[in-house]
Amino acid sequence: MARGSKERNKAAAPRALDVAAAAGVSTATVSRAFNTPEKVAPEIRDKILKIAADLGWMPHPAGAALASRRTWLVGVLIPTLDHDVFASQVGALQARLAEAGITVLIGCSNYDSAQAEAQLRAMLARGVEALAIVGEAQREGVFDMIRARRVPYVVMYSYRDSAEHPFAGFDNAGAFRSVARHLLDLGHRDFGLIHQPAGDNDRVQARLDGLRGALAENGIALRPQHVHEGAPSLLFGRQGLKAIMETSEPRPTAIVCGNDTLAMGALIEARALGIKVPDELSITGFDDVAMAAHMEPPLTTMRVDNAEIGRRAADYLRACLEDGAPDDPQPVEFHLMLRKSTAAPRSRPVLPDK
Amino acid sequence: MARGSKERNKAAAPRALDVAAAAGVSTATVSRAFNTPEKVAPEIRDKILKIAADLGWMPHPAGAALASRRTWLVGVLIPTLDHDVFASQVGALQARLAEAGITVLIGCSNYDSAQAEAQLRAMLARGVEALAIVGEAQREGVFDMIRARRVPYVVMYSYRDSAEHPFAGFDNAGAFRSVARHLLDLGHRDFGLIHQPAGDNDRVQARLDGLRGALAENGIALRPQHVHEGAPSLLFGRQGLKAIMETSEPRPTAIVCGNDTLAMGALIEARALGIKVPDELSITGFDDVAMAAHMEPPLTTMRVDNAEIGRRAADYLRACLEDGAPDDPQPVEFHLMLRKSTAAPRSRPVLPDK
DNA sequence: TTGTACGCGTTATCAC
DNA sequence: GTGATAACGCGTACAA
Repeated sequence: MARGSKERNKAAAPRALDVAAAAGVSTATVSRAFNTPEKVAPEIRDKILKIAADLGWMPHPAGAALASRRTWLVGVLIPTLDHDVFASQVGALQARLAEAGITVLIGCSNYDSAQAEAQLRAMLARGVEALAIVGEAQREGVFDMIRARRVPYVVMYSYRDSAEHPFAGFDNAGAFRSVARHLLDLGHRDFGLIHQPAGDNDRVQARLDGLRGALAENGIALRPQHVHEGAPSLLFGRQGLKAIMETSEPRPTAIVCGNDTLAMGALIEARALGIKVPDELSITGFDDVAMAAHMEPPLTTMRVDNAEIGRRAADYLRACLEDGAPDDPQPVEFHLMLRKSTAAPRSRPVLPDK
Repeated sequence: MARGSKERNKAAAPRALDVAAAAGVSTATVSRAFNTPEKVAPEIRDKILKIAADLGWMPHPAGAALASRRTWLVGVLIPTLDHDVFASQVGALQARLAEAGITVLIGCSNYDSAQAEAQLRAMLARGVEALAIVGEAQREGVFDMIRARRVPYVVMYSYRDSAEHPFAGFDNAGAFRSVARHLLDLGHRDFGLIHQPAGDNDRVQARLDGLRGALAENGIALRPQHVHEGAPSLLFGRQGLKAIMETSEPRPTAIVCGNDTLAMGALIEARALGIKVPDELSITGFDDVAMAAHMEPPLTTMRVDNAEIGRRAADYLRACLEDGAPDDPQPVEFHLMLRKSTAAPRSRPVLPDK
């Protein structure tokens, strides 16, 4: 006896065979009633659907996956959900894939490549049909593992014009170059930089490269004492600005921040120090979070449509699953939001006497 | 011929049988080498693992799920990832479940009960073993559907002391009661309210009930013209405050906001209107986002540890899967962060002449 | 410790 | 339009 040899108290879950028996049809027809309803006579279909509903039956996913070789699962691997940027990307990706009947598996690496690899293995072991991964700085062999399984994937958030991976993102270096040029055009020559950790983070590295490159073109280099790397928090933004302003002169007249949170921290600290923004000091952010436009003064920052990144990644993966070999996604545009935290330098920032 | 009858150009994926043949063992031993390695002789195990790695084999999830009746999948259904609150909950839930080898499926309803139901069906159809759902205001039959499948679940974010569902969250009504009492204790008697949409949202409804209840105990009612419901955005916070302040006297001396975003908007608008906070007007938020403490003045708000909510939900579901019938999660504490945006009312807010 | 043999529940193929 | 039947790939009692 296959099931219930020890008479169970919990009734066994119904199977397609039970529905078929009750409807007086074969399991094949039950399956068709659910998957290709147009190929089943309307009366029979309705009867099957009703009986299935009564019995509380739906196709068992494992059986269906085994026979059809489809799981309708796609994995997305991100550093953390605690940043709006990634949350937006995942949200949009999920919405777009849901339209195609695909469900999203989520994994967070917490910026740890070992966790990233573990999450990835778990996803492959759950049968994901495709993957979206933030960042290309992964452990050696990670992409080989994905390719070996012939799972289509896309690298999200980053963007390079390269055949190495398909990318759905924007040009981080270009975006920061654009910030730098805005400040250079205003006449700034002494820069400070407050940024989030760059190790293992190709996006941040690209941004720094873009900034340094644009400055170098003008014969300008960042002084080490004017560069602070740390947690992407409001608090570190404050600390970073304070440390820079306490260095000996010449003090920078422009502070570039790795994201808006740091920039808002810097703005708050500038006010606390009595430094006038933008007259004495220009400050730029990155991301254009909701609060940025409402700061005092409103923050000049870079807007990137993260939801669009998620959508493009989703569309690309859908195309992979449906067509086979789609074109790589186009890079997402970025827009410098010129507001009141940047201006031509009028005077050097002065600290009040202690 | 089972496979490759039409000679395929793409080599077929390796199966356990291939690994077994290469290692000179049976498929049973291959399976054991992966699932219960301690029951396989070390040399043989290592040999199998090496061959599997070389061949790029890992157990096919559908076959494994079918035979073991385990998918190691848990679903989480939230309104949106665009709010830190839910993103934090999901992030912590995912981290905690990953420790147990469980992968998380995510679905967003966008505050739409039809989408919620569709997402839920999809998750059940993918074989989730348990579910975490934000909010108990779901379509009729949703919870019946879950129970019919005997899938353990927990309602996240909300909390009621009720046998109807297991809850992992906090007492929304109590939290708002606490905000109201703080303002009442300061001497406020005229209140305004700016809040996010309450329809279909049991958390918001509970909060409003808590507020109105605490006021009613003191014989106070909210005037309709002092209540504004709309998008949970900075902008609506500004608009709401402006509308309230433009009503005829007596104007409220305290504004309760449904979340920090609205409260920060209100704070910004108050500054724009020349209304002194907290001397003329007290403003409260909810959530204690990072920016709240750095506003001018720092925002009095309610802190809830959303990551802890996610963790408790995860622990409860793990216990369901492992033990069977754990105790319901304890409610998460909330803490009123007393800062500078609230004070005893000194004078009524005055609008400058237009 | 290892192998044998069977069941897991569905879908796809091919007749009819 | 429908039914019979053979995969699908693995886990696991049971036997050895």
